[in-house]
Amino acid sequence: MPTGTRRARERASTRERIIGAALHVLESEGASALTIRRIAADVEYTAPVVYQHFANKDALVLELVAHGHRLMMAELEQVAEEPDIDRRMMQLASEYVRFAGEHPHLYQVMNGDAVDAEERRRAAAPAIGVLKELLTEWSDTHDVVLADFDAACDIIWGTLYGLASLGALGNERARRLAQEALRTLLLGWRADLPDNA
Amino acid sequence: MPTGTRRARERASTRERIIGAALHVLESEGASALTIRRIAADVEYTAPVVYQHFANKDALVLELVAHGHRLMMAELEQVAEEPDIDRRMMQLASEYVRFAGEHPHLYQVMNGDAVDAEERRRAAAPAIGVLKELLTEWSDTHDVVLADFDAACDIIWGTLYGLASLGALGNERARRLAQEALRTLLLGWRADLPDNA
DNA sequence: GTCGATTCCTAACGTTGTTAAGCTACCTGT
DNA sequence: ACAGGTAGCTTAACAACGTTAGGAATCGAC
Repeated sequence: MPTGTRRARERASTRERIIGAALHVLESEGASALTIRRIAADVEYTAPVVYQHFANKDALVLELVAHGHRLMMAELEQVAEEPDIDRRMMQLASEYVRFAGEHPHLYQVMNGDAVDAEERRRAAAPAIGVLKELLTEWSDTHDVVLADFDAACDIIWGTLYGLASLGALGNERARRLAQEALRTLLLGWRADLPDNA
Repeated sequence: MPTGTRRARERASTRERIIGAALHVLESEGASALTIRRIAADVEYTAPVVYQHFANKDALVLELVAHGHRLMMAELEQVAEEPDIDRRMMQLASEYVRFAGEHPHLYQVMNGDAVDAEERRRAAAPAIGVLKELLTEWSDTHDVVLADFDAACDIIWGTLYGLASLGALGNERARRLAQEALRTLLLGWRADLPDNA
């Protein structure tokens, strides 16, 4: 049945077009403009068609969140080109905040309360993985043994998130702050070799 | 005209009751339950009455945000009892995160996108002021000259915000992480006396 | 060619924020 | 004490939202 596969292709295609339209609306006009009817209109359909591809709006938004994380991952992995681990750390901070600044609405949805905390953490897992690799290499390189590796990861992740979210201070400044924060944290951990509670 | 003042008193009273009801709904059932009709019903009125006291829902929410910040300020100022500045810093981190954990919905609204970034920063100004005082005293005590005081403040503030928002990790853990993060940041700045870009 | 399934649209429901119109009671001036 | 204006409150409604039901049309298979 060759036609069966074509229908399936078309179905998948409109599904992708819906996601693409939603992404475009979100990035260009913000979350308040992201309505089912608006998305449907942008792909030249009516609202109910969207529900043939997604159970509800949250499911569609979840797809946008996943897309956003893939996008961020791609940018974060770019830092692998830098050979120096310390500079790579600084670039990670910079790129993370840059992403938040260049995709403010998408970033907001990725970290907002539209999706619950657990699924958000699952979506962010790959990006956190990148951080974990870097931090492992960093501690190896500098012969630093973190008292609690996961805690250090979460602290860095939380710090980057916090500073990126304080977007009101402007993206360039936020980038500098994130770098300074990460630099200081790492410096603190290096100076902390003796004891620790 | 004694009655005029009574009417004014009644007006102010119902205004406060509306805020109180809104706060109760928000804290007990979350932002999605915070509807005008629901608030009005809780003070035994109908929806349009709310609009005689607030221009729109955002204005009412803004009042809740202000209330939340006053509440947080009150808890943050409690740390003044601790004489040791380092311990006071740790308590600040702990109390900040505790507040976020004890008033999750209120905290969310205080830092969410319901109110724009500038007004949010204005509302948070007093709390940031507390941090500034503490950081000033800390740097004086330890003879540390921060290369950029405001940057250090924003970094701490952003870090606390980020870790408090990662509430998925449980409040006690988030508190420990916030303390560890702040401790490490301060340690890093102390170890950073020489040069700095 | 006919039957069945898929696809799409129109229409509608319930809920949201918000506004307009009207009723009722009180407050005030004479 | 009574008439008149005003303040407070309600009902009704609007537009827009997410979401669902039902029917029309189109397409594929025998």
